[in-house]
Amino acid sequence: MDEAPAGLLLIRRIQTEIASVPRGQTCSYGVIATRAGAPGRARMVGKVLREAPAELGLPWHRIARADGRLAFPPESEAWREQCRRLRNEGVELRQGRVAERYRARTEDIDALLWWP
DNA sequence: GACATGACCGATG
DNA sequence: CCATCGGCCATGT
Repeated sequence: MDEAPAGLLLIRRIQTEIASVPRGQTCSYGVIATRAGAPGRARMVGKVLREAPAELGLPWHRIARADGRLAFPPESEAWREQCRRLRNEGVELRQGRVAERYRARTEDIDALLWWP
């Protein structure tokens, strides 16, 4: 029988949420998961990012851990690239952490920074 | 089916 | 700040 699209649908929603993070802002895996309708499933967001085809052009660099640290090993190539892209958008990094004001902490800040 | 491993997270000591 | 733990769940051995 046909595969249940439940999983695919969630992947689509997660990709959509990631794509909606505005330039100059970052969002955590957990918040993305919650906004995609899957609270508690932050790891799924990591998986989606890892497997997302580059053609989608997702702003993967705008996703960081809840505490502001990047998910890649410090000083690794990917880590450096993410830092570079973030700084390029004006996001400040301090001690390898995204400064507070550039993190979307709560789940209900839509009206503030998202869809204008 | 058990067990380990992730681009994770929050609570607790 | 650090360490541990349970929660989450797709994937691979």
